[in-house]
Amino acid sequence: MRQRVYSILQKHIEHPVVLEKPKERSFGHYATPIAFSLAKVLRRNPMQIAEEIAQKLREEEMFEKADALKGYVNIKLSRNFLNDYAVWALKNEDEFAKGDFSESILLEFVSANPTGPLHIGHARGAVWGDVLARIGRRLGYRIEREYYVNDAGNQIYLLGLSVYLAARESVLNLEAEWPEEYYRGEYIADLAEKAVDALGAEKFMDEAFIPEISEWAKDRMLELINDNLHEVGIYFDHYVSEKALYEKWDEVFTRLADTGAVYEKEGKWWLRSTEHGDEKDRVVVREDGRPTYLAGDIVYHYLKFERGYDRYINIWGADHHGYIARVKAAIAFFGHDPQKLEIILSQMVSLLKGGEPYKMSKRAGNFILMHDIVGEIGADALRFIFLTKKSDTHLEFDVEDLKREDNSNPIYYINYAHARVFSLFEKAGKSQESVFDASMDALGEEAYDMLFTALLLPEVLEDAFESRQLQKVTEYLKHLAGMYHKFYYDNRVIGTPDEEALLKLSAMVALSLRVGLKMLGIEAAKRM
RNA sequence: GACCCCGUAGCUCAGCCGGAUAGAGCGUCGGAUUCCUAAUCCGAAGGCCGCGCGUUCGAAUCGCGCCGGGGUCACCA
Repeated sequence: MRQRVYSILQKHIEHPVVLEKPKERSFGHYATPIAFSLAKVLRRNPMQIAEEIAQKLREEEMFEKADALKGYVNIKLSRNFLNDYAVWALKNEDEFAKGDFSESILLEFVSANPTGPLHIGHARGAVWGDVLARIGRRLGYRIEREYYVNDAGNQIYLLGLSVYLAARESVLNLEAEWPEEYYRGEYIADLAEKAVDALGAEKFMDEAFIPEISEWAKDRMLELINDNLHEVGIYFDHYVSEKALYEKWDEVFTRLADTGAVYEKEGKWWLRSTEHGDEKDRVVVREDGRPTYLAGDIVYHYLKFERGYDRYINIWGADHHGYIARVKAAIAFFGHDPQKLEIILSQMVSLLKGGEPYKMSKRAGNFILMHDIVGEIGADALRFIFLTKKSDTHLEFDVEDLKREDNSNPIYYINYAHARVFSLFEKAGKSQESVFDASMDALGEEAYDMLFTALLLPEVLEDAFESRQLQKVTEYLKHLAGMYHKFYYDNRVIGTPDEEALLKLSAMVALSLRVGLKMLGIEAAKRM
């Protein structure tokens, strides 16, 4: 809708137009302050300019009204237009809110180390990435989801060591000398038990077997992580192993050396990342010849760009923000455009339970497990809460609030509105299809206002995706559900002369709620 | 010290590519049910938009400087 209004305005005004929401809906559906900026250029009174523009717009069929008010031009869409659009949407649910974007995007998210189950912080990035992908795909973007598996390095060894020691101590009753750093938590004990069964007790007699145990444990952890993700409906298209990337390291390193991107100092190899805006150069190869973690990321991003996507999006924990500059620097050294890589940061999550800080269980290794929270509030509520705020701001929420069954729980509130529509159709004994062509001419302003709001979904999704502000979708759904609840309270539907028209309107609202929720990975309730 | 995020109603937060009277939910107080789900709705109270300066017709929004809170500053991943 917005697009069409925009192009009509553009036709009449040879100037970039800003299109916005009017302060009050009674003013119209769209508004533009264009007269103010034109006034400057033309050195004329904005009120007059606004009036002239409004006059031209009045001739457009798509508009019912175009008024100049205090310099603003307010536009109201015609009922015919709204009705036609709604009928089309109702008959083409799968097409509604689709876009014609076609950029290919590689979206990397979660990428948690396979050394333990996912915790609540991971969950935020996971949900965020998943929903970004869902919306993007609806809009036409070709998005693939990728998980970068950090299966190399010290933390994997530590995982194996932890399992090795736990097995010795608790399963085999042998002595175990615990180092300062190791993984703890119930899952390690579980792993230890299973490891003895799977690998045989003899593997726990000699530290030389730890790498083998590590490898085995890492695979189990990846399974566990995937179970955690599947529980909330998140699936990946690709998994990329860090370990496998190091096979390409020599080749990539040679390339870097050839372009002068790295230099040797103090026996180590450094990336000249300061040349591309980093605050200092970074070590990529240690004195003993082992590449650093950054080396893996360099290879990874080198290969990513070789794969030829139009855009790359990474969702990282906010604690990685210092990492952005060096990775982008590496990309620049390969002659690629670092702008094609976009990093979305996912900030910390704090949990409350009944107003008190959520107790971290020792059992879980002093983390709040995603699995536990899903068990407590369900996948839908978990998804929803993460989507009510920008990803790069701290989020605090109380799990008790999300367990309540009233309007303090937004997911409940929205589902209830959706279910009410289905209940109406059931009570009326009619199918939704049977009212699609009913006339809505007799309906009043409020009804058309709600119809318009329901039809905003496509532009809400587009705006949310483009600005990477997914909370716009949850805000919208809450708003639309609220409108419907009020409408439902104010209007008797069944048995009135306008029954079919009101049912049709309800069906349209339900459609937007349903498609909107679907974009969030939530299935709308038809009955409650 | 540097960098990132945040500071808006008692609480949790929207609004922030400058625009019309600053919003929502919770909480508090008051009200609505002979009728399709009261799992809902309506109303009230509650605001130096952290502070200051600047930019301009216009600043919660942009810039600079403070103050306060959180995070990060690895040759760990």
